[in-house]
Amino acid sequence: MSIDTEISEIFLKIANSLDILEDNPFKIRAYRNAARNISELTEDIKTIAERDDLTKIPGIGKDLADKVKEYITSGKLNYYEDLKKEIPEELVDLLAIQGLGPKMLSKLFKEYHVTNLEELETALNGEDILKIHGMGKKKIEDLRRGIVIFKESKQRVNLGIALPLAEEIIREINRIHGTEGTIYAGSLRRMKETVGDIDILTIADNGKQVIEEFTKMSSVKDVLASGDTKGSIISRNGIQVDLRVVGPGSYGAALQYFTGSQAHNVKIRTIGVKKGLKINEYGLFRGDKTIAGETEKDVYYKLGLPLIPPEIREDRGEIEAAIEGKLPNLVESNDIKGDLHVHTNWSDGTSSIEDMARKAKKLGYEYIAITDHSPSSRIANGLSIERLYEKREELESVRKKVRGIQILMGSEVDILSDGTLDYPDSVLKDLDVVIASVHIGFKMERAKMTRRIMKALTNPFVNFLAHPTGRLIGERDPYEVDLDDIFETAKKYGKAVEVNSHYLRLDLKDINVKRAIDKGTDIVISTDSHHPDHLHQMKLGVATARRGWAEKKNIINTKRFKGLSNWLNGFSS
DNA sequence: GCCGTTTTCGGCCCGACTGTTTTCAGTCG
Repeated sequence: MSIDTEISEIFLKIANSLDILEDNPFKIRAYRNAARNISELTEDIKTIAERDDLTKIPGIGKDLADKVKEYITSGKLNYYEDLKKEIPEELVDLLAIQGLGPKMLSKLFKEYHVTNLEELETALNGEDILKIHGMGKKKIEDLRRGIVIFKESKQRVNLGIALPLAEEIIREINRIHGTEGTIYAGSLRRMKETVGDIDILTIADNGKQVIEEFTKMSSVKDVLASGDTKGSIISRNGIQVDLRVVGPGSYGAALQYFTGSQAHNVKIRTIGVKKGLKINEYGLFRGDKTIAGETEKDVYYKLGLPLIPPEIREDRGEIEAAIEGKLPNLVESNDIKGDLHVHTNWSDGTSSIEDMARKAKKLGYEYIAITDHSPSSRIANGLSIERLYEKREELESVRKKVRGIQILMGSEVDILSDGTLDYPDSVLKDLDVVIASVHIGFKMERAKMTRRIMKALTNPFVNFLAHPTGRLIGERDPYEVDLDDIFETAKKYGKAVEVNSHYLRLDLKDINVKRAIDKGTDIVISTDSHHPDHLHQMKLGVATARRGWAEKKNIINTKRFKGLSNWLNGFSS
């Protein structure tokens, strides 16, 4: 775990502990804010501390800066060590149980000496638990159900899984009489790499009835709440889905509100308050008078702001940029002119060169690069030099059959442990596109891994670095590497770094995209497809790039073929 | 505990749903 993550998690635990101790709510929020801002830093926190710039991080004042310094130098935080003596860590973790908040947990701790999950379950089975103010039979049942979900440790769901599921549920909701404009909101609309639940918004004037039918849909396993405007269910695949029903006049305000993020909305509301306006999910109001609500654009506009794209509503400077008229003009899916990272049945893909090329053409692309693995990737059936040249022959015959799209001969070449590449330069020079990537030797120490990749980037035939950190979301941590050095080397030698669109990778991730762009490093968004249907995943990569504030000009494969060709050959265009 | 074209002190976003409430507190997003 990186030190940023460690500090961020400790601040969160402090916030939760203080919550149970019923400390000042704004102090608690300060800790949560600081935790979030630290987890989203695009620069190493140690470097920031060395420059004595910690208080320049939003939400970090003198006190928290001192705490960060203490943790960096000593590896622990005395304040938190003391807090743990007062409130057991295991107890604080129980806040993740649905329906169990700080107030009730505090009572259970003080009056029933509950300090962990086992003791909580015992207490719930006891007779006198009902004596606690606010505890009834229904509440006990709710908590038991919450514990079951907690034990299944409800994982966050990958974007690539949640998105098609949300689309399916939306189709189901659209079949309910009287609904229109059904759309997903929340972190899904912001295209976060993982989502905790699925938020859906629909327009209807018979809210109660719509919610009732929603809770009876075939995909529902469990109903958590069902009211006049809001319903909440657990779907059969274990994902929580919340539906909100609003009238047409409130659609924009509700969409803005339910899209979040929470931090973004808090700041937006503060702007409203300063202008004497009130903003909630029903609209923007001056006194009793409605000023906006029908469209999201209007809500922002009446606050004196341009429409801010959902993907960057994370309170990472987008509101300040909007005020100054400096919002980025984010790259769009339509800007993408081709896919530069695609596998076929020559290595570990499932389809032929022709199938992949035809699908790419159907998507309207100008070019596609066929980039199978190199020999070291044995499991992936990497191509020997002989097979590489055989493949080239097939590719050339496909070029004659499939017209109207440029089919580029490429390879995803392994970076070996010493930083050399898996084919000799004499072979690399014959390829149109050379991708360098790490598939073996993940456990290398940071400095060595950084040197290894930097060396590969100095090879004159390499065009870009694929999945630069090697992470698999929820499965494998990124390898240790100094990304700033990688980005600087890439820029110096005219190479790009990839945003890999595979839903498990999304690598680079959003904040690292921003980091690369801030350094002026070019980016390629590609799919790493192993089947024609995977080419559609480009939208996930584009969304990730958008979350990293990427503009069309930052993305190499928004170039037309001629421009791309110049870039591949080392000419600036 | 942070922060300042209201402020170095006094603010700090807003509403729905639920259960145990008899007028509301707790939880959630």
